[in-house]
Amino acid sequence: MASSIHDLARHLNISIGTVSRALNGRADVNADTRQRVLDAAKKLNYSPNQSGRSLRRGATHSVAFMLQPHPGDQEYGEPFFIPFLTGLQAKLAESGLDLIVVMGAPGDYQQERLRRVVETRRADAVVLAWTRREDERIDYLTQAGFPFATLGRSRSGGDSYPSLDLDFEKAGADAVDRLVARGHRRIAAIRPSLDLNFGYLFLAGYRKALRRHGIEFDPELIAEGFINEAGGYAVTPKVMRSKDPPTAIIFNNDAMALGGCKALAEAGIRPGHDVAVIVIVDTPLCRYFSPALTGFRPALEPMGERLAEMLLASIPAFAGTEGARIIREVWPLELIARDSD
Amino acid sequence: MASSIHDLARHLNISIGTVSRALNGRADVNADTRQRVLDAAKKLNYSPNQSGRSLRRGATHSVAFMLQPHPGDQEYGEPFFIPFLTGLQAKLAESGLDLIVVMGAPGDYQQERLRRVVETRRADAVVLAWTRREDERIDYLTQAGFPFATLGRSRSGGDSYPSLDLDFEKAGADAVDRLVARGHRRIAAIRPSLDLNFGYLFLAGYRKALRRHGIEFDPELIAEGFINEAGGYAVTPKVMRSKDPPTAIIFNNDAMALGGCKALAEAGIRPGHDVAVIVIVDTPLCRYFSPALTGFRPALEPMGERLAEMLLASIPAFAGTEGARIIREVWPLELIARDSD
DNA sequence: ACGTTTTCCGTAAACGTTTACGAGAACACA
DNA sequence: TGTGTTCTCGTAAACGTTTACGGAAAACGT
Repeated sequence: MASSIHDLARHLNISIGTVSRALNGRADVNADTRQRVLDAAKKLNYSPNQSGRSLRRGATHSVAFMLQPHPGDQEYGEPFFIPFLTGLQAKLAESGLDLIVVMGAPGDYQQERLRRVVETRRADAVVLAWTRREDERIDYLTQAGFPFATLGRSRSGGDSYPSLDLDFEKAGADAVDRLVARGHRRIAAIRPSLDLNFGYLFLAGYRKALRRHGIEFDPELIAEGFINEAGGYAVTPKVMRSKDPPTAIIFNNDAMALGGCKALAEAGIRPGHDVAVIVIVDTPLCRYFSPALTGFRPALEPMGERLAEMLLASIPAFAGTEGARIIREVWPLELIARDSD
Repeated sequence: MASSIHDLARHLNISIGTVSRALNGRADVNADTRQRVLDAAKKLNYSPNQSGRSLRRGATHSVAFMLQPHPGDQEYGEPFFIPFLTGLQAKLAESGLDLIVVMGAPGDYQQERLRRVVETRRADAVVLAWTRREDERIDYLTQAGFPFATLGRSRSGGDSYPSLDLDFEKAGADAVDRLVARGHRRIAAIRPSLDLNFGYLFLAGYRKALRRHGIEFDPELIAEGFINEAGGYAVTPKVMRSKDPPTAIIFNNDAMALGGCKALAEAGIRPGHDVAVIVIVDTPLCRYFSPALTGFRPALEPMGERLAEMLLASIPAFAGTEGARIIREVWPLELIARDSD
């Protein structure tokens, strides 16, 4: 079934070395024979065995993205990543790299899966998401000397790897500014664990802006939940039970906001009327909610493309003559004003 | 850096053959030496090179899932698949198989990517989703003799491959039954292209139930849109503009329903009050919407596990002594009654 | 003590590539 | 004609495994 380079060689009555050279575009092969090889390859439907090639070259020509059902997030998935992956895939393909997505089991935070990918050399590089403030995966990879890039920053690993993150700190501050400008003084924040770096950054921006406006930070207006609908649903009532309830709520992502709005509705509080709502990481979901949620929209597909470029530039084998460069970028979040605040 | 089987052998002063046999649990190796090999492997942090192993064995020990941003669905992703993949991954891992998710570019319906996976032998089997009524991917795979399984049925390929599907026909009929029992006679259906098999099945069930209740089928109450929020948003107004507007709407999935409800709200029509809403493929999104949407919930994670079993059973190399069996199953959809109908 | 079986291990080939090396042929130039 | 250069290709080794084969040593049975 599977035709190998030997079949091609036999068919053309030339050596496998020549076939390989012809296929790989090397200079030392006659233009005529090259053409014959190419024709035969098409005719016999030949394509190189990936294992054989990887083994010889010592590279798999593929990049792994570690996708993980977030802890506590058994039921709902991560639409967030799809456009990102689309961009990543497209850019990698331009360099002849395949993107493979490795599913982690829920809960183990990928350590085990990651080791497996690295140690069995299934990919030449990996891309991490859901970066934590202190991230053992990053420590592991830097220590192992394995190429990687991250979607999101971390304090781990120093500046030794490329990373692309969103400016959650500024978004948190901008959200507060906007709400204050609209007359709000009691502003709640619903966020995930501070381990997750974007939760940490968001809160930092929130507090900074509060301080700037001379508003005292009130721990009662902060609640921590799982970063999904159930999390938002569970913890939003907490901040509403404050002695001096908030008139506005900032949610750290769309799923939390949906769950939170549900809880509000059940308590007879109308989001957008009785309490203002802003979402930090907005997806199309927010747009189609009623009321349409004001939020900060990330440019996910361009981010995927950019991170691919950054990863490639950091790998000596790919960087070419210019040498490897570590690039780190923080992209702005664009505010989309809608009806909920 | 990477320690090979040769390093192990040299370190222990035995041959690589013995090391390999020890590692692979073959019988013809002394219990004592085996232990020494295992210890050394742990100490030297050895794990076999995947490319070398695949090359020799002629198998990659991995299964590919073809994930694709749906045509027209650039912005929003597919949360639907995450729990399914979790189950699939877990079950495959039990048999020592890796799951890799291959991203397709939007639009090309995967044909090209699929060829690539098959021809370069990157995986031993593939899993397909979004099955169409006539599915060229299935034709290609059966013709190539490549093992695969599908989430969803198709008319292509006969009974030559395992498939697991949901009973969309029954769900469509059940939805109609339920609405009729609640006094509705004008029931609209918002569905995707009939190419997509589940859209076809849904409509068949819908029509059958209508006939059973003696209600005439009205094409004005059917609308076709992209299977996402934008699709639902775009086409729902169409059915509402009917001369005799519907008092109930069945949406083919949650995303369409969200978009549809948005459109209704903007027209001053309250879902759950002014018009009843039922969703065929329900996700947690429906639960956290206001009003909470009545829908049919699939058991995604168990489905993933089951499809993995079915796939494994169909591959002679894995089926063991019992021989390969092709299993096809259709699972029921469980109605979750909530507030929208 | 001797033949037979069992246990254990080393040798070497094979999987499908890529590539360093060298050789023959053609060509150029004097 | 001789020498050097350029084209083109074949040979063979190497990547890291697994495994068929055979043989030495040990264990067993009489």
